[in-house]
Amino acid sequence: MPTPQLPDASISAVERETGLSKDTLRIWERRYGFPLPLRDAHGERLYPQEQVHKLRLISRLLDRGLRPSQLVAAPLEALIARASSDSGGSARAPEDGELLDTTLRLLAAYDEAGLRSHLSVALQRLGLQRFVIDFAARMNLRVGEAWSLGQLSISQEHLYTEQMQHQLRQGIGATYPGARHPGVMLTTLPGEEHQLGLLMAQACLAVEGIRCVSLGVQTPAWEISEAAQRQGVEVVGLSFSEALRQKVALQMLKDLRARLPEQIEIWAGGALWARLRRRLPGVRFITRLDQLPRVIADYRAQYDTWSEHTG
Amino acid sequence: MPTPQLPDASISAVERETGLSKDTLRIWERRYGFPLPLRDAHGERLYPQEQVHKLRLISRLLDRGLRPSQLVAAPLEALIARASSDSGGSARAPEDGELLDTTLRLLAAYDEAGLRSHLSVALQRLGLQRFVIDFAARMNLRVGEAWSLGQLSISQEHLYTEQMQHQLRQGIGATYPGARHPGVMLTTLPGEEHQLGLLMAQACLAVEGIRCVSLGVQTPAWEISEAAQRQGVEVVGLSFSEALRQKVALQMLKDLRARLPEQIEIWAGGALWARLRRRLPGVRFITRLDQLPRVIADYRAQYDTWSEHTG
DNA sequence: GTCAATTTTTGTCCAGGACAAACGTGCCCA
DNA sequence: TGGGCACGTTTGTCCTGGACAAAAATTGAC
Repeated sequence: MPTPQLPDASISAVERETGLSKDTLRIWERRYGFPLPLRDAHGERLYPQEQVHKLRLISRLLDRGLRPSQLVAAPLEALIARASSDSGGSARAPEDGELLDTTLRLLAAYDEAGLRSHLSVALQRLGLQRFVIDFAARMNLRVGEAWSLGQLSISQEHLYTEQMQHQLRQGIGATYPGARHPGVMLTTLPGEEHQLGLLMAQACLAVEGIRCVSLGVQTPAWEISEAAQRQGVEVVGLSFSEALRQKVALQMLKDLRARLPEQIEIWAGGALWARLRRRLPGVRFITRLDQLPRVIADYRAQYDTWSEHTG
Repeated sequence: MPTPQLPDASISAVERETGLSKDTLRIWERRYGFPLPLRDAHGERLYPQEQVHKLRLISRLLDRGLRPSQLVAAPLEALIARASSDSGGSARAPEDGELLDTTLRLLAAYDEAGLRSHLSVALQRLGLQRFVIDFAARMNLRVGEAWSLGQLSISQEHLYTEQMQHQLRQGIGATYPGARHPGVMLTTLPGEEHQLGLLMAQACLAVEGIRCVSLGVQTPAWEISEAAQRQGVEVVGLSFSEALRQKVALQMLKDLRARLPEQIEIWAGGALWARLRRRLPGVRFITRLDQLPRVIADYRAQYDTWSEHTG
């Protein structure tokens, strides 16, 4: 990969790129001797790209539940071995991946027009629900994988995101606005700027005929709480990508839970929660979109029972 | 509003909610004597909601360019006065704003369904070009104004953005992919996360029949450069909202200009440039979308002359 | 008025100490 | 086998207070 030479990064740049706090970076240096950044003329840390890269890798492995002591001091090769053994190890059959492969090929070739028409055809052929659950969800994984392997550049990933977003909105726009229960407000918490997960959820809700209000990304907790109450929704749906740290996300979820009235449920979606250990009272975790219909059915069963008794 | 009684917030919680870094919070306390949090049994800061609220207000005012020294030490009432007085001053004529007023009214009422249908009707009636130039552009201003006057909440602004984005994408999706010159690649630079300007530009380009590739928001300069050359576009279009600092933006523009081959033009759009003094060689500034057709015509005239002589 | 130089303001960085919450381990008991 | 409890270890966040660079405001010269 002919990457142009990037300058060394400041500590706040590294914090932004890896999600590791400045404090953490400094204390690792003190305790484990890594990262060991250069210093500028003024004694401030300058992290070479090589170290940033390793930190990114470590950060990802941490999210899988590995301990820092085993990672931070380890040589790069050991980390790569771990990274690939752990996730790629789940030897998946190539499955019916023709749609996926074609998409990836168009993307690799920077073929924007081809991509647009390909996705559009896929949407028409599969219908919105299967487009989202069977295709888009898997495609996101493939693209993320290809990116982390260096097979796709950032701009290609952006191109993909943009086109996919376009198709999803086309699909959602074509559905008739629903009115069924539960009324859902969709958004993401501050720091989570990925729209795709949100749109995929919105599509799944739309095909269920649900009344669904999306606020887009990054709504502060107190705003979510106020808006949910004023709109009279029954569920607040939040999307989380793996870019966010689970710990941070949990903290924000707890905070939101404390602000919302009890009778409003929180549905927290995204692959981020796949490795979650603890539960959180009053929050429903949805790790895969294909679980959504089940969750909705559960809610409706409960709601119907409730309204039978009281209405 | 029956807000549940919230516990005092830790410093990291305040950082999350106000966007002010821990360092900033601590140094304000040292310098200005505010915020002055309680301490828990272990000496750690605990911010009462009242202080958090004031910090949020300060944070907003800072974004408008006010200085911390005048805000942090000031009493709450003075801040509130400032917040309301500062922006409302530019008493402008109401102009032919029926569409605008209705939109604002629906937004104020949190009427999502009404908003959706209203915008959709407006798009159908005006057509994509006039929808963007005559309506969306003005509406954005109105919404921003209403927000800064405290008439709209963040969540209402999000609701507006989301719905508008939806309509724009519907409109763009309905246009036939163009192939006319110049080929344009659209994106924003890192730090600029507003999509709406980008989509409005994309719509204007689409109705001109232009081949237009959007990479979405926040593409690093080196990626833009590489992608532009691989895609063979003739123009890189960038959108800038007023959220970005002009100085920072200019610096990034210069950097991008240095990376791009000379024959690829840069078109920099957005209200941010309205107060620009200096010019930047090789960069065309477009402060209002209605100038875009003219710029395109200029380019084509130039291009045609050029291709007559060489082709 | 415009531009450059200077002063003030302001946020980020640093070091190194402290500690609580999370985590792992070993043990007991059902 | 598995669930609960006590114990040591790991780990991230918080603390203080000093320093300084970048940004903004001010001054001064032309």
